[in-house]
Amino acid sequence: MTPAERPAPLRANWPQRTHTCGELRLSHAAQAVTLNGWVHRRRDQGGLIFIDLRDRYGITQIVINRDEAPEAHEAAGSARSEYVLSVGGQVRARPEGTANPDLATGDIELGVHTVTVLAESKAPPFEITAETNVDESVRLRHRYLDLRRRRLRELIELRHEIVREMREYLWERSFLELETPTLVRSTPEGSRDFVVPSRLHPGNFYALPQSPQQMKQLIMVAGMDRYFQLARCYRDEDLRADRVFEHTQLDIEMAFVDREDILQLIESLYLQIVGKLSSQTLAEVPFPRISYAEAIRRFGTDKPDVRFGLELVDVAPDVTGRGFRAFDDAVDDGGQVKAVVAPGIAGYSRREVSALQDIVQESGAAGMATIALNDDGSIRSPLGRFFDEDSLRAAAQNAGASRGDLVCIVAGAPEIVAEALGTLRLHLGHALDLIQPDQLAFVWIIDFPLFEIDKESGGYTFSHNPFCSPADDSFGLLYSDPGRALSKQYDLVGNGHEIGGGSIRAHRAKDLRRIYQVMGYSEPEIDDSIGHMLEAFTYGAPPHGGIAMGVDRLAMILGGTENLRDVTVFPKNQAGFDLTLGAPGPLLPDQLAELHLRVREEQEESASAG
RNA sequence: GGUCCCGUGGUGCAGUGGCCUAGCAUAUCUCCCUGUCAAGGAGAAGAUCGCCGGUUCGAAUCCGGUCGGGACCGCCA
Repeated sequence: MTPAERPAPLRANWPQRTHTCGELRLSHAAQAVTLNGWVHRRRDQGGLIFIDLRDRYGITQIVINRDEAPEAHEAAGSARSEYVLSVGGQVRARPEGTANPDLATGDIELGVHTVTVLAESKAPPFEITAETNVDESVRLRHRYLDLRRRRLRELIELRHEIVREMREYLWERSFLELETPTLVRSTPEGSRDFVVPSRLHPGNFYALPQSPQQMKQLIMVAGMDRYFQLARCYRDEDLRADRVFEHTQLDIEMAFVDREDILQLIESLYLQIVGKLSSQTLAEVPFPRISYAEAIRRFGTDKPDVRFGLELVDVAPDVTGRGFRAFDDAVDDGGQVKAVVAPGIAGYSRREVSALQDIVQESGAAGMATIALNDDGSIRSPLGRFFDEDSLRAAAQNAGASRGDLVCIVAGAPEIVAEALGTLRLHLGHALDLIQPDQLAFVWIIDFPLFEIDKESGGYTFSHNPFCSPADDSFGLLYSDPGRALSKQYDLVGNGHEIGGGSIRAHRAKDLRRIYQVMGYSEPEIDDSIGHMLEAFTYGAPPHGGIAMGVDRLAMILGGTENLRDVTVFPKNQAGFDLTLGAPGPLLPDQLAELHLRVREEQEESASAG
């Protein structure tokens, strides 16, 4: 393009900013500047109007004096909260004694001579300036206003910084940032897919990916030995505070690596992110590594919150063989009797103890026995009928209890004991304020079982994903005793949230095929399900593995919030509605026809019953 | 699919059978005010108590249903 053809530069017909509302300091004094921003607060003193002008970067106080700038004063007098203004004036030091130490720009103010109203604003439905809680549905409906608030803006900015660190870290290490399709094929395993009807292929559907799992492995087969992607992943399952339809994961895959390489890579990235972006204290570095079996044994869960103790202890030796059926039967049936020692609540009332019992019963336990070691040294326990006081005291002390503590005992099948006491432990950790809020406790969980028993079919199913490699000494077990095989899966857990997980893959077609055989797939079923992967693996697949790290959850933990929606720009509510844009919505009949779809009216159950 | 909690001016709360002609704070509007910064002062407007039905002489309040929101279980990473 020659200069003659080049269009004239666009120029706004209003005064554009020369600085942001967060950057002016004493060193700018006497400079003529223009600021653009929103009216955060206005203090009208008659002849003198103060406006706190806000943008993303901060707040600057501007001053309009009727004697010095009558036109600007009139414009400022009509401005209201959230009006968008352009103001021109001179930076000056604030008069002696009027500096505001709470503002980064508090040493200066802008003496304004021109005020241009760029946009008016209705009174907002909630106060942008207030910290008070507003109903979340109101905030979601006006998300763009909520995002103007400092707390939310800072969380979103934190998320941006996290992503920036991830990208730069991986770019520096020769990773290729690649995009994979968002319209893929549905697979029946795992979560429910979001599904997109095909216009060109009647009766056929795309699925939105739950993760780019197979594609990133094929990228390894393609020889691009270091890949990452900030991948949107979709799962059509019911929502929770820490679970949403669409989440972002840092998806990584590497060739010619083993477990240690991945763990080191991620741990060093996360140390860097926490060091730069968080004021929280890391509980332990390097991150502890706990085997799956140990996590279940000590915490009752494979995503333990290790910011507090209250570990599970085996009390079976002390409480069985005394004729108390609930305990004896549990052990005879291959179960366990374990306890959690709750500090300082021996004096809990019957009602308070009953609330704890409800918790373990909701987790499937038959009941919960207690031994209270009272402050005066006496014992209170419903087990008194079966045990003398000395053996109860011995059992409690062996469990680690001292005066004032309440020993909570659950008996049953190992999974039920783990689930019940794990839940109880977590509840007590919160209820008894045992968690330091500014602590970050990361822990690697390793040595997962390769298979777990499928609750419905009773057969084996994969515990992580079917491409996970057996541990080095577990390949033989694929043929002799698959239930005991360990895998090369690893999870990273932060403050009790699973924030990432991955594995070294089974890269030889023979091993992958065997894994599917163990899960009960016939040869045709194997070919139908993963034939394309098996074929790819016949053309020289390198040893490879990877990991997927939850970006939303990391932002949530580093930002100190319990709600995933707080770190999402436009989140959906618990029912999956987007209150800002009003999704989902119906399609026009023409659109449906084009997609070869017909909507079936849901039948009234009461009308059709009987 | 299920359990629990919430729904009162724009927003946040109080009010648990008659004292409510619904109270408070804040926001909003008008006026005053030249050093404020959660500005201050004076005044005003704003709510059929989510909706429908029932009990009662009388319902914001009790009961049933329904809608909306949240937390959790199932499910799921």
